[in-house]
Amino acid sequence: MKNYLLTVFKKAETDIPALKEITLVFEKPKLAGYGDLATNAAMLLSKKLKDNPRAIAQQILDSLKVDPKVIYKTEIAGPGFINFFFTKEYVTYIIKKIIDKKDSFGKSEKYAGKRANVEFVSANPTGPLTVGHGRNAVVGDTVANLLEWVGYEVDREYYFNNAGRQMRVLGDSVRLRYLEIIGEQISFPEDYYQGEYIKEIAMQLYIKYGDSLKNDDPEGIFKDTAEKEIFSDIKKSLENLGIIHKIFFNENSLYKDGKINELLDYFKSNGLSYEKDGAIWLKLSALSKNEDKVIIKSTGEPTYRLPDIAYHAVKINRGYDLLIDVFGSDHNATYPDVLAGIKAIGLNPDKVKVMIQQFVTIMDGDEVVKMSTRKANYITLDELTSEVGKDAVRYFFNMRNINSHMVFDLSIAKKKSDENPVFYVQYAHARINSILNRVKEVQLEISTNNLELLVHDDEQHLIKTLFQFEEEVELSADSLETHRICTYLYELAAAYHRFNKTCRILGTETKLAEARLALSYAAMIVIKNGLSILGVSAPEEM
RNA sequence: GCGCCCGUAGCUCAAUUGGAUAGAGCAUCAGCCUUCUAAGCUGAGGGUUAGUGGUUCGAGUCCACUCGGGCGUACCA
Repeated sequence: MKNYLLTVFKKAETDIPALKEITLVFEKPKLAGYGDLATNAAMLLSKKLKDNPRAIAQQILDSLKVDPKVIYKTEIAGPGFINFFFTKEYVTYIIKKIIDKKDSFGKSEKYAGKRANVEFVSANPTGPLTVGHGRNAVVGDTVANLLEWVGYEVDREYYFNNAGRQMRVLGDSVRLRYLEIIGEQISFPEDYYQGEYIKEIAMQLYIKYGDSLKNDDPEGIFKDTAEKEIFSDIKKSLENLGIIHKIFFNENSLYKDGKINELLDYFKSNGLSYEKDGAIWLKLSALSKNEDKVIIKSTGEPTYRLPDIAYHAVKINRGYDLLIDVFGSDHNATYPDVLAGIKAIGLNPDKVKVMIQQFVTIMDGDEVVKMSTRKANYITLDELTSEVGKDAVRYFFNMRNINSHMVFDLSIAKKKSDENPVFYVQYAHARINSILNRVKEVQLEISTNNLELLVHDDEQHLIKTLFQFEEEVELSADSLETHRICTYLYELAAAYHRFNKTCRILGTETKLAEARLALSYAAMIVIKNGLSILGVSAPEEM
C-alpha cells in the first residue's frame, strides 16, 4: 500500500515540486473511519508554500493519478490530512505474497552487505546468571535476530574478564569454603560470594583432591576451577534459552596483544592523559566532559575505562557498520566516558548504539520474589527457565520496552490460558494448523484464485494486520525495540481469533472457504515468522 | 547535590517516534458452544497521560521547573 502511494506521489512531483523537499510519511490512522493510510504532507508543506494545509491537500489530490482499482476513495480531513481508502480487491494481494515467500516473508535486504556486532550478557564468571542477565540475554539475542531480518550479518559477542579483584575474591571464597570442608576454622567475609554454588565447587575439589590443597594459593586451582565451572553453567543457562554467542572476548587478550599499551601511548602523546597522585588520568575535560577520570590506578592497575575503550576500538576496527552494547542500568554513568574515549582516538562513536536495560521485578501473583546476588534466597535465570519454560521467558522479557522497569509475573507466565500472551499467540498458530489438517478430510485446498471474496470486516481487518508485518519488523530493527514484535503478534492473534469466530470455513461455499484457508495459512506463516524473531516456538498442536 | 532512566485506567503495559476521539490484557459486571481447539469470542463501566508553565496548525511524546520511584555518582566492574 505504502509503496503504491510513494510511486503515485513521485509522479506528482512534476506538478508540485515542493513535494521533493519533504519526507513523505504515510501512516495507518488510529480510527478505521480515516482510511487505510494517511499523510500529513499538506501540513508539512503549508509553511513552505504559505497556504493553508487543506488548500494544499486539495492541490495534491488534483495532481495525484490514482488507479480506482487500487484506491476507491480519498479525502481531506481534520487540519489537512489526506486519507486513502484501498479497495478490498487490492489488499488481498498480500496473501499471495506471504504464501509465496513463506519463511522469508518480513525479511528485507535494507542493510544487505552490512555487518553488525551485538555485545550482550557479558557477565563475569563469578556466579550463576540472574534474571536481570536473562532480560539482557533475551533482548540482546532478539535484537540480533531483528538485525538479521533486515539484512545485517550479525556477530553475537560476550565480553568477560577473568582477572582482577572480583575473580580474586571468587578464588578466595572457594578456598575458604574448601578449608571449612576439611575442618579448619574460618571466618567468611561478608563481601565474599555467599552462594551455595561456591560450596559445591569447593566440595568437588575436596572429592577430587582430598585435603592436599590446604596450602594452595587462592588464585591457582581455586579460581581456575570456579571460573571453569561457572562459565560452563552460564553457557548452559544461555543455551537453555537458545542463545549462542559466536565470540567470547577475554579482556586479558587486550593486555597480551599490547592494545592497552598502544592506547596509553596514544593518549599520552596526544596530550590526553596526565599523571596526578600516582595515577594516570584521562583528560575527559578536553573531550567536552565534566571531569577527568582515572584510567590507571596508583596501584598500577587499570580501571574499567581503559580496557573498555580499547575493546570498543578493537570491535570498530573489525569493520562493523553497527555495534550494539546491551548494558545493565548500572553502566549508565560509564558508557559516555567510553564513547568519548573512542572519539578521542579518531574512531566514529556514532556506530555504537547503547541499550540500557532497566530492572526486573519478579512477582508470583501478589508476592515479590526477592533477588540479591549476595543472599541465598534469590532466583537464578536457570530456575526461572525451568519454572516457566523457554518460550515464556523469551516472550516476557521481549514484551516490555527495554528502558522501562518491568514486572515478570510467574503466575501469569505459567498459565495455559488467554491470560498468558505467549499461549494466546501460540494457540492462534496451533489452531490454524489444526484447521489445515481438518480440511484435508473434506478435500478443501488452499487457493488464492478467489481472494476478492474476502470482503467481511474481520477478513479485511486480518488482511490489513498481515500487511503491517514487514513494516513492523523494519521499524523494530531500526529502533532496536523488540517489544513491538510482541505487541504486533498479540494484535495479529486477536485478529485471527476473531476471524475464526465469525468467518467459518467448514460448511461454507467452496470458493470462499478456500480463500479463507489461504488467509488462515498466510496468518499462520506470519505468526510463525514473528515468533521466530523472538526465538519463541510455534507449536503445531497444544 | 549532580547524571541517566521511568511516571499513562484499580493492576501490568501499548500508543506507528510530533498527528485526528489516548488503546489492549487482567480484575469487575453482562452475554456467546448441535459446526474447524470455549486454551476462544462479543459487549459495558473505568483517564485532568504525576503537576505547572512553554514551544506550534497539533504534545502522552519536545523544552523548563516541581513532585514521586529506580540506577549510578570510586584510584569497584
